[in-house]
Amino acid sequence: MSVRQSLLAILDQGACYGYQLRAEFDRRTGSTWPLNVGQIYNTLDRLERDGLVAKGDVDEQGHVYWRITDAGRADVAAWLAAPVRRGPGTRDELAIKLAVAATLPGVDVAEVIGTQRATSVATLERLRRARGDDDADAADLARSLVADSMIFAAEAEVRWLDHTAHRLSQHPLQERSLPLSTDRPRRGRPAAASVASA
Amino acid sequence: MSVRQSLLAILDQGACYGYQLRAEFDRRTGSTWPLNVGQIYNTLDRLERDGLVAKGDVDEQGHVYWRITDAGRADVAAWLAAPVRRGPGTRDELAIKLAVAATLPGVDVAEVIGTQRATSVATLERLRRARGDDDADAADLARSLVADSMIFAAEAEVRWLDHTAHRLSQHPLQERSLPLSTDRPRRGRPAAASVASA
DNA sequence: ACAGCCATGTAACTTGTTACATGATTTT
DNA sequence: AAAATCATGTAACAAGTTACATGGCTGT
Repeated sequence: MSVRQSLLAILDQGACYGYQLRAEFDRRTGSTWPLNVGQIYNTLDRLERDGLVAKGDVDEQGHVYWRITDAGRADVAAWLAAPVRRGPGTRDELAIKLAVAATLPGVDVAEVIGTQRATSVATLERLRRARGDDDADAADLARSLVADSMIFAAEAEVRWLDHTAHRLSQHPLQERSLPLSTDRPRRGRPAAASVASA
Repeated sequence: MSVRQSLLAILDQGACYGYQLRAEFDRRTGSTWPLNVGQIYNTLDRLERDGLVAKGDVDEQGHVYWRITDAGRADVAAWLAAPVRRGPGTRDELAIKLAVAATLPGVDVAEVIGTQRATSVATLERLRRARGDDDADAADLARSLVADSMIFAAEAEVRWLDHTAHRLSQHPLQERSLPLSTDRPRRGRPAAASVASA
């Protein structure tokens, strides 16, 4: 929803045409996440479908301007007022992967973590190099803001990897493996006491 | 891709039927992220379409077992060998939102950050309460592993919010606002020097 | 009998994303 | 003239997600 909501929020400042929206999004996010132009028009169509924007005037140069509707403005206000929820719906790819990998008997989890750690540290260093100094103008402020977000997240990732590696090293492999249930769920309600345990 | 890959990795341990796969996924991820049963069958169909799994035997009880293919095994191995990349493709909803909000003139960014911070701190506390002690059996180990991941991420989020609030407070609003370009991109290549700057 | 879980499946939908087609304009 | 950029759009697809339909089985 972030692209959709961002474009809508930008349109709240004034009518724009598609190509211009991409430039605005790029600038405001410090060109951190490249946005395919086609996605803009796609998203605009969907926003129009949902009644949040409307196709407006056409420039003498052929620019198709889109304007936000009242419903769209309300949507932007709600978006800004509501916090981003990191609830059950937000899955962390790395956490899932390691949790699953840790329960896979034949897998060397330490190696998986090691490889990941090396990559994450490299990413972190690249981010720190890429991030300029604190004194920045408005455009670079947005960029460094986003860069900081990724740096903080990468730091937490490395810390978690170390923490996890340490915890897993303290638990023997046998206890770690969760084999497929030998007594699998049966059709219908399960009996009060499972009998067929291997 | 995480659900898809996880199911495939579980199938690498042995044939399963759909409902069982959900139970396995739930257990291995500590029931952190609820998985709609329908999604299992959906994902299995797509994995079959891609030649990574095959519909196997049917139980005397009607259970439809799925088995992994050689291509599927290769896919799992590649998944485990390759680190999770947090590159340009991975968008952070919160970072995007704040970056955009910070460039919206009429918006009180401090308030947005404040609301977010309160929510994030509450989430963090809830996670810490929910997370049991370190001594846990195999099933709880997976749960606390994932819980730790979310705790570390939430901590980083709060730190970033504070960091960002501090940085933004040091920059006056005028410098922060990035108004829509008055000289908008024209059709064709732009002139060497823009003349029409407001 | 009925409620409730086990189990499979289908249909529809969301956002995100890419590849491609098309043409105008402008710089080189 | 050619290359590059500006600009709009379309078609297709991926992964995730949900709601629903349909039975079977079991405990009360």
